[in-house]
Amino acid sequence: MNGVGIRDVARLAGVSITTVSHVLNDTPQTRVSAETRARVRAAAAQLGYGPNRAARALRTNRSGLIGLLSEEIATTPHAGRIILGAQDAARAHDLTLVIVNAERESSGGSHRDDVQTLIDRQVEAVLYATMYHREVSVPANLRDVPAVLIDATDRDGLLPAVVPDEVGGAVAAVTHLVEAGHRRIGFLNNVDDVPATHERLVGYKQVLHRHGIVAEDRLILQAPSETRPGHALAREVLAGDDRPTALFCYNDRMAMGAYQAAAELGLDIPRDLSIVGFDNQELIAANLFPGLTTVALPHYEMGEWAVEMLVHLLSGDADHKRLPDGPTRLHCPLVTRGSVAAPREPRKA
Amino acid sequence: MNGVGIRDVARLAGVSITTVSHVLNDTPQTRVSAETRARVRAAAAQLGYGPNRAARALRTNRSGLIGLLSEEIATTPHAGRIILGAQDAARAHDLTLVIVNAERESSGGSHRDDVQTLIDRQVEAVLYATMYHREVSVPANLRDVPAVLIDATDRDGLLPAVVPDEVGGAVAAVTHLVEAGHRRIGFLNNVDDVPATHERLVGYKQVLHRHGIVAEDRLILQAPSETRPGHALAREVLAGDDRPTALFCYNDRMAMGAYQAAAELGLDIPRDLSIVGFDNQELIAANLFPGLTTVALPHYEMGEWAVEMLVHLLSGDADHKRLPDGPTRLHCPLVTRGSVAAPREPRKA
DNA sequence: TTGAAAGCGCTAACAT
DNA sequence: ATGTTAGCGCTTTCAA
Repeated sequence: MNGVGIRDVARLAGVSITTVSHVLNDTPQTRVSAETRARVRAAAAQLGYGPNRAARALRTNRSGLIGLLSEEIATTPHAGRIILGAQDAARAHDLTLVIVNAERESSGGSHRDDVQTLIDRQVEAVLYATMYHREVSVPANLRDVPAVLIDATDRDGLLPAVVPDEVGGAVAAVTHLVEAGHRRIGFLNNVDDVPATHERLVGYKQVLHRHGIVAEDRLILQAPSETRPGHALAREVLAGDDRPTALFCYNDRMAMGAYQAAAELGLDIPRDLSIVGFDNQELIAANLFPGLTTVALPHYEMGEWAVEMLVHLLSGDADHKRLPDGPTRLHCPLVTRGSVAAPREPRKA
Repeated sequence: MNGVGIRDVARLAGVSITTVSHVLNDTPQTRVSAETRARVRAAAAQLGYGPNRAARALRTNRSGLIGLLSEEIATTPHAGRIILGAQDAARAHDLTLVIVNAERESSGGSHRDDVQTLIDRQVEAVLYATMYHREVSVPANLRDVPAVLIDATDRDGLLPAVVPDEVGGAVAAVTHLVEAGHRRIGFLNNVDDVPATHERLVGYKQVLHRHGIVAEDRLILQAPSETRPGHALAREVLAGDDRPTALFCYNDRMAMGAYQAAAELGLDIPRDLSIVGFDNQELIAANLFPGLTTVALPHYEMGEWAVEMLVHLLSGDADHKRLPDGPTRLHCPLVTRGSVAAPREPRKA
């Protein structure tokens, strides 16, 4: 592409190609005079030299590529943030990210071919990212390369993994509500048997307990995590006289349903009802009135973390298998918009 | 990675590495007996041989990489569909897609560095995709490699480009409304000076004209293409007595605002008011009640088209610069959900 | 402190 | 119809 090779630099600098290589790669254990280094650097810069990666890859047997296997990149903006984080981290290590989209697999036959595609493309390692936080059993050929899981945990617990701190996120959300003065806080939870369902509930209860509020079963409802069921649940929990003054929703879609329910019931958000969501789906959260206060998933950070872990693995320091015992949990920050206010009746109506 | 090289295959098949190369690459002008071919193929399969791409790249001076420079991959699901289309097409040609996320640039200094990143990574060609359909002036270094524009046109008109057929999409939307029996159809348009604003208006007028309906200025409103302004516009146009029975919205976010306005006005969708959006943002369109009938942008198809064009360019047939005069326009299909019905008063109230 | 030279795995021009 | 061989541009051992 460029035409200029290491030889051109060597010629211009008046040294051997070996020296150029040493200088440009900061090869350790090689003493080159400061003067020569400068000359080489200048020559390289002047010529706009960049290494031929194929040649380097061939010689070093390192492709400089890492693969990211991502489920359903197409339908979720979340995947985008993971990619972004991975991308940035990869670039910082002069690695190139190769992405492969995988269909969302229902059961076992999980992505063997997609992993193979990556391996065929000679990636040095692979990132395996799922669409939502869950436990997976990874394809067997993933054992052929260093691998890190993103937003997923390995059923066999062998691979390093990074996931959101669901409990912490829920704690942040509900604490925010409690600190605004709410004590009757409903929880519109998901029904799926996934970590988020269980852990967000744990966080919810933890906060209530910490503040001496008894968790009422009546206030904890479950339905599929979609807008419509969220709407139904909200109508239900908002029906009685002693309705909650705030709702913590499993995700932003359910919160969207709650908004609709509130509108139908003539309840003003946040004056009559405060709502906190989860996921921070911009398209929803920012387009609702008022803006939805919600908890953000650390997608960018997980992508970043995973690449760093991969680099670590690749560097060989991995011999000291310093893998933490369980998956690494990353903080889920609260994103404040306009859907939370003090309850109407500060202390009982 | 794999350990098995062309030599191993040659040895197992009892032929020279040349023959293996010829067979496996289907090198033209090379006569190899069917029997030998079979033997080589079998040996390769048996060993699970895959070519070392670095070696091949070094030798052929083709990296097998193509770059996709995408604006704001992170915040829009649209980018995901472009990637997917490009990905699939690339894979079909045994090409690997390298993606680079670019910040959304306001003015001139457009993405020079991002293009350079790709060039440094030795991509053979680059796809340049913008976040929404518009005219750009591409960075100068994009002239150094074959390039194709996605969802954008080149100010200088030199690069092949593929964009959505905005007029056609609007025609499909409004025709759908007219065929449902509507004659008073409002258009909540964008204000930005972008192709979509102008062309969707053209499509809207075209359909009205074709059906002998006079376009009333009163029914054509403009505002920023967000939920809130959409809401305001809808309130405005829905205020009078002879309000429109249907609304064509510039995008799904504005349509979302229109839904809210309808709810406030006690108008049932689609009984009292039909709505068609544009963009098919799943997160919005599928989560509204009723589901929003809207027009889909051909993101996947544009990504696909662009890679095919690139391959064509790369193949050298490009000498016959068979570039169509303007950008290629791809069809925007209507996606029917539940927001359109016949108007309440079939022929005047 | 610097340089000569081998060779990574493959393709393709040129034998045979 | 098949085989020999010369590099592609780089890193790295080894020698000077």
